[in-house]
Amino acid sequence: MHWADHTAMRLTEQYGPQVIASGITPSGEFHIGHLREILTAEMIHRACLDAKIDSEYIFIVDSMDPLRRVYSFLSDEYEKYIGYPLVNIPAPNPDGSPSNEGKNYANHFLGPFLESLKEIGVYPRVVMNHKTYEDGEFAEKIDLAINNKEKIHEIIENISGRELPEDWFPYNPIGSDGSMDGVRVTGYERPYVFWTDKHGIDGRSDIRKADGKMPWRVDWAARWGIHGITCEPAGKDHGASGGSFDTGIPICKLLGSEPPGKMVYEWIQLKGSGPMSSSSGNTIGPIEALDLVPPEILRYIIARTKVKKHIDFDTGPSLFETADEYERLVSNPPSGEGLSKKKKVAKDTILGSLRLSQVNRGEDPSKSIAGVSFRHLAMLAQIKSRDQDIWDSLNNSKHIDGEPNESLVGRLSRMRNWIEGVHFPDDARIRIQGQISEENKQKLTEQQKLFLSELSSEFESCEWTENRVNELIREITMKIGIGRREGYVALYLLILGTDYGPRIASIITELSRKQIMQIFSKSL
RNA sequence: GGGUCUGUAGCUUAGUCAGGUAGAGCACCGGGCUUUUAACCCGGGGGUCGCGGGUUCGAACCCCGUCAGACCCGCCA
Repeated sequence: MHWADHTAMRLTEQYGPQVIASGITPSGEFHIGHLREILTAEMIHRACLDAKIDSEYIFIVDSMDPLRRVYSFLSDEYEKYIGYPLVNIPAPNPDGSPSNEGKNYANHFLGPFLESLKEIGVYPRVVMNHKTYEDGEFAEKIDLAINNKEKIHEIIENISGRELPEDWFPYNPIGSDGSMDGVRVTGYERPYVFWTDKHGIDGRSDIRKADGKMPWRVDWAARWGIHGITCEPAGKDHGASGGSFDTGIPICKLLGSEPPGKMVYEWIQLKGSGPMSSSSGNTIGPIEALDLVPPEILRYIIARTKVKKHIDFDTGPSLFETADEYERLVSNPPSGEGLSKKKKVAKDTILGSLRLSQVNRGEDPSKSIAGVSFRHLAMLAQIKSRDQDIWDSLNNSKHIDGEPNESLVGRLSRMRNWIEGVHFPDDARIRIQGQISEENKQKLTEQQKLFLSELSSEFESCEWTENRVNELIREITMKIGIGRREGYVALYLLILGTDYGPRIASIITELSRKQIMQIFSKSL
């Protein structure tokens, strides 16, 4: 059974209607690591719906979280905003300076991310956490937390093993300058928390408004209750023993609600360069990824991997493999009756992955495939600059019949982006040689050289079409009595510098006659 | 130091929660395809399931130990 279906099944044994949640702090550029948070939750949500269980998927944006430090992509001017809720900070300009155009920091990073979520078929109910404070929905929990301050203090110290300061308080008010840093609580009288800030100014915060927020570990536990969350997969950072999940569970109960079960997912890493982090700049954004990878493949990468396994995200060679695997599985899905228990499990898991990889829930996966492998398309895209030539070629090779489908058109345009960019794998790149290398020239037999020179003289005036070129290759190899294979090898050595390659006639005719003649004349 | 996860064919991995003689893809090798030599079809070799113990009639799977890697324990998905 697929992990999402399995989780859905477990959830229904425990709760009624489901509220599946994700939560992310918009402190910087979103990256595909965040996509795992989102998709893990969203796939469980879909699995619930598919099992005819009431379910809602919410995406909680931690817009009330304070700016912790001046990240590398921010200018020094942000120093003054440290401790401010992200929603109250101006968005950065491209040069990192704060903008005056009225957009806030949280929305600045959130907007593009929500756009890419649409592209992968994720439509959450977005909850801005500052709104929840503003609307007074936290008030009851804040009151309870303050009245149980000692108990919460104890829970956090016991479970996390870290020591909290003597004057720790489960509510951080915003001071007179807008920052939550250095604000000392001096008293509480519902609904007001009284404080003195770092400038020595006194004030009060209304717990029914966004005048402050609870610290992370308490905030998280409280919101589980407020939104009735039944499942919120957490990154392994929160999942560590003594981490915020472990303290959240008893705190949530203390605040009068039933916590969700613990579920922890592994991180996505960039192949070879470790974990992703918005602040270190080691990221691939969802937009960048969607520029190269079709959305269903991106979903498939997450869907096929067990939640507790880390994913090496790689835009290089393994992307071919994953994409072709997807293509193959969709066009030839596992089937069969009377399988052994294990085979049946494997079959159901794969079918689940394919089902959950669809951009539109419930859509037939066969609509999402292009009918041609990534590898083949990569080859065609490199040797043919006109899309129509590619469709013709694919018709010819019987990959498609007639016009390309929407999926294929999208694949080709992404493929072209990929080829032009830095992520395209070297060994898939076709490089036209200016002339044959000395080393490769040594490899040619006398007959192969004869073949090339005869071909060269025919090329001077022949019809410049794939068919004609192919015919010539056939005719000349026959004429001088060498195997066709040998003829092809000679051409590959000459034009690509390797002894194998894609259909050479396409490459030859894609290049101009002049270019080809130059290679020949320089090499022979 | 404390903790979590991972370790199965050259590579990516399924199977571990409910124990019943290791399954797939890629790559590789061989064959076929008389316009596809990065296409397509067929076939093949390849694994002491990290290591050592234990429980069991039987262990990749359960238990104990051990090694290696990744990560968490201020913030981070």
